[in-house]
This record gives sequence, C-alpha cells and structure tokens, in this order.
Amino acid sequence: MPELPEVETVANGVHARVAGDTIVSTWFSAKPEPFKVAPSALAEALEGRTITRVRRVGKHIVADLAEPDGAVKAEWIIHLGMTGRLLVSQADVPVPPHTHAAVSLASGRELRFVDARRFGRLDLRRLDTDKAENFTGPGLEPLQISAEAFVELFRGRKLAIKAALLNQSLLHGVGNIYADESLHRAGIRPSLPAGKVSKPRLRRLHAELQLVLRQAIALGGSSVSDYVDADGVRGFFQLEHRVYSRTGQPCLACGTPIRRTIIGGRSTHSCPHCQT
DNA sequence: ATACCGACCTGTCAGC
DNA sequence: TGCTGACAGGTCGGTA
Repeated sequence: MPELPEVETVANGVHARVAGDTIVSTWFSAKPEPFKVAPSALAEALEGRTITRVRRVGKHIVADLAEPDGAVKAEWIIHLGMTGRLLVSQADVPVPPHTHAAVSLASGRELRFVDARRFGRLDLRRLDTDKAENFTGPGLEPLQISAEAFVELFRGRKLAIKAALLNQSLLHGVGNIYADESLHRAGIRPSLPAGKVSKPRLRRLHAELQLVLRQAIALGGSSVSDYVDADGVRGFFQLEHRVYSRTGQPCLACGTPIRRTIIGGRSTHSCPHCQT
C-alpha cells in the first residue's frame, strides 16, 4: 500500500491529532506476526509515555515517546507493509477487523493499527544509551538527497534502474507506483541497468522523482485500493498516474499503449516509445 | 558484495 | 451463484 507520500500523509495526520497526548493503556492482538518486539515490551515502553512527535522516515512512521519529565527515551517504529493503516478514532467507534494494536490516549481517543495482510510491523528503539541516535532508516531520503549523491548511488550497478529505485538500502521511501511514475516522467526504460543510465538522465530522474513525490504529498497520496490517512480519508494522486495500473491504455504523451512487464518480481508499467 | 526468487498473508476481481 | 487463479502499494531470507 503505502509509499513515501502515503506514509508522510499518515504520519503528518497522526502527528496533528496525537502530539502531546499521553498513552494510558495498550492492547495488542494475540497474533504475533506484526511485532518485531514482544508485545509486553511494547506495552511497557508505551504506557505512561507522551507522544511528542510523529514523523516519517523512509516508509517508516516514527513516534517519539517522552517520559513524564519530557525526555525522549524511545521511538515507536511503525511500518504499514502493504495494507497497514494507522487510525485515530474516538474510543466508541467500533474496532475494524484486522486491528492488531490499539493505544488508548488520555484525550479519550485511540490510535489503532489495522492490517489485513499482516505485512506491517511494529518495532521499538530505545534511546537510553548516550550514543543512541534517532532512527534514520535503511537508506537515504529521496527528498533530501542531492543530485550528485543520487547519481553516485547507481554507479556500477547491474540491476535494473527500476529495481535499484525499489532497493530501500539505497533510497528509502520509493515503492512500485512512484518508481514507475518517475521513470516515465524522466523518459527512462525501467529495465536499463542502473549503472548504464547516463549522468544527465539520472539528474533528470532525481528531479522528476522529487517532483512526483511532492505532488503526491500535496494530494494526500495515492489510494489504489484501500489506502487511507489517519482520518480514514483517501488520497487523490491516483488520478495523476501516467503509467501505473494503466496497462494497455494510451500513453498520455504519445498514445502508445502502456506496457506491463515484470522487473525485480514487481509489475512494471512503462511506455515503449517514450522510455528509452 | 550483488542480485534474484520465493515466501509471507488476506482480500478482491475477472473469467469460467 | 460459486469456484479458481491471478494479482496487490513491501520486505525478508535463502541461494547462486
């Protein structure tokens, strides 16, 4: 489900609603799959703490957990996987199916983690030690990276540029939709080995990727099937997709039917004419 | 180290 | 109507 723009929308929405609120109690489902840390440890770290900030790092959502004295000593890391949702609801709103965590807040609301497919994950980072740094994710931020560093990421790599964009240890936050959309906007064939894409074209890709991500954030992300923000509201960027999920439909630039191939095991949508 | 592939889950939709 | 298979925004671990 969620890539950088969707995760950013969720993180910002949750931040606006729960920042400053204190966790009173927690509930976790019996199914262990969503947890990278024992539910009991998560409960211990969350209860009594105040959520001071919720932000996005790559495709992760990070909530800062402050002690009563205000010191942030832990981070709650949430990954939405494919179908995960993080919802802020009044406590009397019925709990949706596939809810795996519910955090009761002093304001009377609940922060709920809902995930039908259970690819999402909940984790905890402790910042107790002096050298513990804030969570920075596996790769570099697509919206922060310079064009020069972006070009450097792909040098000498033999895997397809599309697969390289999806590799979270290089850039984190780009997923299948925005990989396809940025490659089409930059006119680059997704199957090209990353190391063979010329420097000028990589600079173009850098610019188009940042542009498409910013436009998507501005529209609240892409709702392809079940993505919703913290209020359960859908995004609108799916209306701006030029190739993703448009197999067989005419390219909006040249009219050639959009082609679907498989790269890196993922559906890939491209225009055979515009992307060389 | 790099790259590829299947596995992990459930829901939905097209086709028969 | 109901069954079956393909497919879905992501990551991880095993293998070459």
